[in-house]
Amino acid sequence: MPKNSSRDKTPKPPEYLAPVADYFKVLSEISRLQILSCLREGAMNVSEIGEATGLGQANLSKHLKMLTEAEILSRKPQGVAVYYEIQDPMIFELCELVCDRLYQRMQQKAEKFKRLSAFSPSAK
Amino acid sequence: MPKNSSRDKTPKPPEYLAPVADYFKVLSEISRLQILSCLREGAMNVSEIGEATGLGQANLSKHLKMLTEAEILSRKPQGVAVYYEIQDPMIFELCELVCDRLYQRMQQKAEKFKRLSAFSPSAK
DNA sequence: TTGTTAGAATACTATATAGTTATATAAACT
DNA sequence: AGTTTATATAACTATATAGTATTCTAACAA
Repeated sequence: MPKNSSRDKTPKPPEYLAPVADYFKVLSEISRLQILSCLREGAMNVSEIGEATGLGQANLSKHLKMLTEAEILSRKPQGVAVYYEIQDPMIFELCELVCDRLYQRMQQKAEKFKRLSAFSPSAK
Repeated sequence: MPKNSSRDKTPKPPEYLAPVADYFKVLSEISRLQILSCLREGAMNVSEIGEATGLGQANLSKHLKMLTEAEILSRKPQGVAVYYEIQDPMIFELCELVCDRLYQRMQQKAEKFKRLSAFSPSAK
């Protein structure tokens, strides 16, 4: 019997949280979001992604590796070029949830400002 | 008229991606996920969260500030203590989406291993 | 007032990582 | 074979940040 049975605060072994944190970490950089944003429209090779995003070649290559290892992108060599494409569209669900919420908040703040601003047109 | 009208690659001004990246960044650390995990069951004060997570006081305080500024937690001082609670439960949607997907992947890999392993019990 | 306690803020260290430069690999073509 | 082109890798720098030790502030009690 486990010793902390009296009042289990569920000490939450954080190891189980690490994969989740790592996943969010992949999505937490502008450059990688740029790449994903590009690839929404379909597969692109590295040069094309580089042009579209303005990222340096080596830097881009590293980001693509990260995204591929996170199984967000898939890697398809075609001759001398390498095409990348979205492997798991769930990321767009995540991004949309966040975007929508951020938008809602901004709107709420605008509303509040309008209602409370000292120089507002006094809700005529 | 914008100059790049001929073939608009939508150069994606990355400024619009920054708030999204920042939001994911808040969720990309184990300690902060631990805190959120604790608070699923309801409001707690800082000392309680500290006990439950094992995080140091100053460190915890910083994380709580980040989570509050991201409008994920709300802060309620009560006398000398300060209670924090989930303000935006959307984070749990996000975490669940990610968790479920990671679980699916692990299962798929296990399946694949079972089918392809050289020493498998040959699907008797 | 003084003391105590809870939490926040500051200063610092150590680590991780984004970006860059330079080099390596590997495919296609001469 | 050698040459060019596309991508990857290695080495390095600079910045960001998690964690910690310390100090500060504010609420309550004696």
